Amino acid sequence: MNNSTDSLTEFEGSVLAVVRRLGDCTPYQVRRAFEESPSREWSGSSGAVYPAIKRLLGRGFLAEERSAGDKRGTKKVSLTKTGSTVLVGWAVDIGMAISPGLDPFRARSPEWQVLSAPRRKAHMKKLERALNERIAELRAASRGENGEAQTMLELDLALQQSRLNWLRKQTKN
Amino acid sequence: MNNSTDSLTEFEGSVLAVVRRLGDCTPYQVRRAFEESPSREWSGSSGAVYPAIKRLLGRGFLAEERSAGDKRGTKKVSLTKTGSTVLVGWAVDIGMAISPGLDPFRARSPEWQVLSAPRRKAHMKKLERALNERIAELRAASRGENGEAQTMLELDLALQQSRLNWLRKQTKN
DNA sequence: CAGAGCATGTAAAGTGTTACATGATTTA
DNA sequence: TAAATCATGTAACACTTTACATGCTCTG
Repeated sequence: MNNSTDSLTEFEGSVLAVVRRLGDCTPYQVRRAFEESPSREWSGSSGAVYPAIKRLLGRGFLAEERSAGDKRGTKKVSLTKTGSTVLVGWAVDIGMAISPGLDPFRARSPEWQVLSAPRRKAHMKKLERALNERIAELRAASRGENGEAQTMLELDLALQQSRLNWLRKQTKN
Repeated sequence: MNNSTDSLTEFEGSVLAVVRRLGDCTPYQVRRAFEESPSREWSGSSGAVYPAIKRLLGRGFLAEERSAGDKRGTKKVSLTKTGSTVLVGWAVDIGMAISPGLDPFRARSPEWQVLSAPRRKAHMKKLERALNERIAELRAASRGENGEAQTMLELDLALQQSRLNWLRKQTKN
């Protein structure tokens, strides 16, 4: 497996992407980036991040450099030229990009249809409220950002809005 | 872990949901349902499905019944009353429902911004074409379905369209 | 009757989560 | 100087994938 001709997993690709966005950074910063992301799927646990970075170092996609003057053994990792190329290859994979991914909303939606009418209505109302709150949060966050950070916020926003639109169409019937 | 007070993982919840949708069915049918789903995250491998069903049987969420007259040892599983309750509990979890999940499109999008202008343009064009194709497919599939099967197709459609809209807004700039 | 598909399941390998362990650095 | 945060990492456990293994049933 561990040769450079092999492709990246979603997690490994995401790690490289974080390093690219942050520039030279510590594994700890990568970890924090995952912790702070809204996705609940990856917790950014040290047991996931450190081994992943070790793998990417081993495959030559990342390079490591010890920070002088810090006695914690703090390291900085950076994208190598190979790593950059591989990251681009991962990013331009059309088939993966247009896959729906793991969507907890879509996975649950058919179950809502079979709830009793009053329970369904109550749930839909709760969902709508929660979505509106989240949309407001994302809009506020988006105003404070620009460039690449904004890109992901805008897509998150678009997703939540498409969910809200779908929900409204459902409640009409 | 394995007691009924514990909640379901995304995969286990999805398995129960498949059983609910299909009605009494064989584990093999559950496996096929995952294989046929557009998500690339769960392959529906036997090494995932059979053990998961075993767990759900052990926790009393599914019941098992041997099909008479079939010498393959074909079994049918069905949702128990407890299983139904637990599935509903999983389905109405608002926090999970509005989480963005794992979105390969969103994960890759910031990387597209840093491609060279001609490469970015070419990629965006490819993406747009692929999304349009997928949308056409989903529309066709949606016409052939009704009820619950349509629900997920519509959400998939809404997702792909929100991606397309986002893409078009990007290419304008 | 041969081949495709149905049907069940396990073993090894890889990876993510949780929990633990350690210590340095910054901040109040 | 005490507490919070930075920073690295491992071990046990659980779960998914890949690959393998077995045999039945239907269709041409």
